[in-house]
Amino acid sequence: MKGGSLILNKRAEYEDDLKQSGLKNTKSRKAIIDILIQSDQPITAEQIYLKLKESKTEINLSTVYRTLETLDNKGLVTKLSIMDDDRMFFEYNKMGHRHYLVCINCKKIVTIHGCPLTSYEEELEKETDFHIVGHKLYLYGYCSDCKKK
Amino acid sequence: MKGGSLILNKRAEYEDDLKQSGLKNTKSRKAIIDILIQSDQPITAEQIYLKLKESKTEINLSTVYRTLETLDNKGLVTKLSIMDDDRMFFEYNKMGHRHYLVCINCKKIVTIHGCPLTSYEEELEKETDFHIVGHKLYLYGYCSDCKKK
DNA sequence: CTACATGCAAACCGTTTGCACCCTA
DNA sequence: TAGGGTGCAAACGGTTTGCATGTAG
Repeated sequence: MKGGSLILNKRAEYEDDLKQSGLKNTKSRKAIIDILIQSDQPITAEQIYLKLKESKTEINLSTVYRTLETLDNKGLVTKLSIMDDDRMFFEYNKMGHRHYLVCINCKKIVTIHGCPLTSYEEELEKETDFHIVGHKLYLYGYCSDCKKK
Repeated sequence: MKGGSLILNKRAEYEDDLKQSGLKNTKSRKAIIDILIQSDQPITAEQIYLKLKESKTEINLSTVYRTLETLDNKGLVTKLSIMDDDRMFFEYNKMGHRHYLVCINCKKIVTIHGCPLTSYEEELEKETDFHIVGHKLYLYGYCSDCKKK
């Protein structure tokens, strides 16, 4: 399956997701989810806003924030604080469980598929008596370009 | 070794740390580091400010922020975004490498000692050609009290 | 038609900064 | 006593909110 048809496929899916979450299927929401799906890494509200502007779909920044918050509440989107500053990043959940490797120097974010923590979570549930429902893992370092310098 | 003497011990250590980082050994800095060391979990600048106030050591909030930033830059403190909102948490690094288990309901933060990721980091370095220098892992779930409800 | 969505501008709030004064080394 | 540290108040910037208007179902 090629990239293009994967995205078409995803679009059909998320119109369903919106419906099932009781959300109206508006132009803004579709445009914002499109951007999230096409992005290979988590992005900020402002980045989404700018990408929309580029593609001649001007949507107010507050609408972007409100949409992301709504989708987060419905579980369709996750809000992340990858850089440990006050900029929040967002990712579309349908893309599967992912972790990130962040270059400290150039801020590049590389997506890691596959998760080393499944059995660890089980162990920890026994130890702590928590019911664990998820985790976030960020790894930091220098990418191949930056480590040369 | 009892808790009290551990803390006394740590204090001697961190007066050294300050000196070695070229930082002046001021009342504010000592008070702030004391709070960090005594806390069994990462805390916010405002929590530090309030604890200081309680113990009759009023230190301006900007000074708290400035001190934390200075200590972060010197590598004595780490800044974390555990809750994925715009409140930053801080921890004292001398306490060793730690991970956190956060209760989604009551916001309790449990410290986890021991790290399941050492060999994983090595694998990943080969795969990605990054030089990995650290990671952050947060696990989320419901604590034993909250999962009953 | 009506409840939810959006645009706009103002408010919010955690954090940072400029400047005058203070204190450690 | 010089240069870093602190208090105070104002600025900053990402995010949220109130309100009037628009639109999907």
